Amino acid sequence: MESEESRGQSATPLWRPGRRRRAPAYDIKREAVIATAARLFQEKGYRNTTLNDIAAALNVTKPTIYYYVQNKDEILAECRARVWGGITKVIQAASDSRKNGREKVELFVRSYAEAISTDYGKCLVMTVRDVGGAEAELRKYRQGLREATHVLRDIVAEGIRDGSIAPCDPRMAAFAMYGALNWITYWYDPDGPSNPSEIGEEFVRLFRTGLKPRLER
Amino acid sequence: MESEESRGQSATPLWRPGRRRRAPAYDIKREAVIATAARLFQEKGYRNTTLNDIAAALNVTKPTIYYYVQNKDEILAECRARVWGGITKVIQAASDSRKNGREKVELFVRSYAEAISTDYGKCLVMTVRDVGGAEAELRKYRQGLREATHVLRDIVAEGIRDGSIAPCDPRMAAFAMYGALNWITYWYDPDGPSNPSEIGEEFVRLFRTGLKPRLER
DNA sequence: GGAATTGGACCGTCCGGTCGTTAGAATCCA
DNA sequence: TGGATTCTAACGACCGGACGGTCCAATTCC
Repeated sequence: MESEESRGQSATPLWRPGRRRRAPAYDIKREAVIATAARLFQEKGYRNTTLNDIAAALNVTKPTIYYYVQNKDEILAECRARVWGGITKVIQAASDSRKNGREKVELFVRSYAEAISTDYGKCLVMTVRDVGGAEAELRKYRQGLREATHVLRDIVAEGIRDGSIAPCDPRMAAFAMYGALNWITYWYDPDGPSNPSEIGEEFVRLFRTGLKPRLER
Repeated sequence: MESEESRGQSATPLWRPGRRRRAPAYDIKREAVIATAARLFQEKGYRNTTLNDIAAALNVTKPTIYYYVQNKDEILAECRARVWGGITKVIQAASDSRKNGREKVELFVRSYAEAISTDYGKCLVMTVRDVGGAEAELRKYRQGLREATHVLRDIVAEGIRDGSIAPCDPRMAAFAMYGALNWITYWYDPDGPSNPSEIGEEFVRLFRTGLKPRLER
């Protein structure tokens, strides 16, 4: 199989390159497989969701899944990749922007809240703790989340230096905010009363001024 | 076999009942099984930890585990029960105390941080999301955590009424703080630089006054 | 008509759980 | 006191079911 493919790519193409061999619905169907799997993973966990579950939810049988995907791990990898793109953008945007530290933090909070509030986000947070998928992949995402916390910590520290944030332990502040954000995946319900942007906004307010009433005017 | 036993129980007991031979190490060993399992569950997840893993960590074989425990689910149940006691005490203490709303919140944060920072705590948080153990048990603890959030929300609302907390959305504030607390289980390392009580203290400070510098004196 | 799709049946493995057995310590009794 | 008895604690081997994954034939559709 491997040699066939590489031969096809190099000298005498067994299959003409430009010739579309798959129906246009292929990509859509593949996407449906991944989206459905993400929903189930997020509801029941990776290990507790069988390929038959996914197939049943799509009204097909297991071999059909395998027509669109190599194996179960690949499905999870796709789910994670989908949310990870959003998260790296959040990190980039927050750290590159020309703002003071506190504004960067608030941008981070707002946009992370939106990025994580999806089935893919729930899926990532869930499977990064409990094992899921290949070991190397898992480590990559664990490392990724850790780096996200570090970025948050660093922009908190920046805010302390530039005076926009009151002196505190940047590491703890980052952990607290990051935890609040990731925990959204445990309770957020798309059909519930508040949407991700409102959640982010309310979190920003809390982290900015705290619970205690301010006397200042 | 049955008739022998019933005969033995009724008229002339062939074996005196109640004559329990002592097994002093039994309880200790059972505890070791549960503690070891908790450590492994917390590291690798419930489903990803096999009974052979637990046995190997104790230098015994699988049937030995079954000498101390009915089945795998029971181990998880024991782990959860061990942390749940602490959590209910936190809830009780926080809501019953004669303090204003904000002080109650701060008590909750401090003591919850300590209660959750154990292998058992990590185990609970981990397995309450992904499935683990009997379905009914799982629902019970999910419900329990939800109630904990509600208590937190209610004492925030109380604080708003008594003026110790600035007006805000109590539900969101509760979710944020509760998330920060539960997320401790994702990153806390007993060998790390800060202990649970310091973590709780720093969280309290953040939630009380927020990041923004206060001008008031 | 041939490639794109799909399903029925099947395989191998892993894992929770069980069975029968046993070494040896503790206890009992002649 | 020493042999017979009984119980603890542990193990090796095995079972059955679930689940990821595969084969191949059937079917559908451009």
